[in-house]
Amino acid sequence: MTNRLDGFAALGDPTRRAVFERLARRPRAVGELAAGLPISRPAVSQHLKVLESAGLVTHERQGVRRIYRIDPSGIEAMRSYLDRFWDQALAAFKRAAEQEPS
Amino acid sequence: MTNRLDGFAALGDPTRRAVFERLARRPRAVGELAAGLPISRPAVSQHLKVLESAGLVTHERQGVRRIYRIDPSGIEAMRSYLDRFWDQALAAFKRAAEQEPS
DNA sequence: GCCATCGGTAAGCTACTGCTTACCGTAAGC
DNA sequence: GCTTACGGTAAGCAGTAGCTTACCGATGGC
Repeated sequence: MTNRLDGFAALGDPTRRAVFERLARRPRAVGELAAGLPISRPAVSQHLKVLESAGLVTHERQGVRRIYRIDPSGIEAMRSYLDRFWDQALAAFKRAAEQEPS
Repeated sequence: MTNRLDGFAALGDPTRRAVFERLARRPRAVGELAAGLPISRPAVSQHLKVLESAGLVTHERQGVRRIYRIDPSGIEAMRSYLDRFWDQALAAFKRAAEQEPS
């Protein structure tokens, strides 16, 4: 787990977003994920590593398998980051709109 | 403006996040932004282009200057994307925790 | 114990990203 | 009209990201 904001870079990649969204539907093993995606299993492994270090997924051993699932903590970090700017953005935008009835 | 989810890739870069956060404090011209950052003005221009196409900032001409400011619409798109998974993530996590009192 | 399955890691290649310098168009002051 | 300030775009370069194939360790069934 590195920086909490690495979630943005992690979800910036479309393939990684696809992995993330599939895990959101239900937890899966690595091979199962790879079977439903147009990339190789090692590629999926690498994506999972990035997602995990961003706190977006976790895994749990189940025999010889690794079951990956969504981790709320990374999502929460990104949500609160965006919320921090949300109010400022709205206020600043409103202010600008009023200044220019144009 | 391309995909609404490009905001993740846009904010994935630390420099771009710095630009974004500075604009959140107050709207600025390009040169002013560049003066406060360790990169050249063209680099800032390129980052602004990415941020703008992700719907995260807008600009407005003011004489020969371009004043850039935060745009709520891109932020909103990212927020709603994350919110879509937030409840599922919490529910799935809770379910998993109950299944394994370990 | 052996073998098969699962999945993480290494090595290597291509493509893209972020940066720089150089250049050019445009608005405003005199 | 000239000149100056501002900033977007082009070209080019180094570093990184994402993918592949090949390999290896580890778990579980027989």
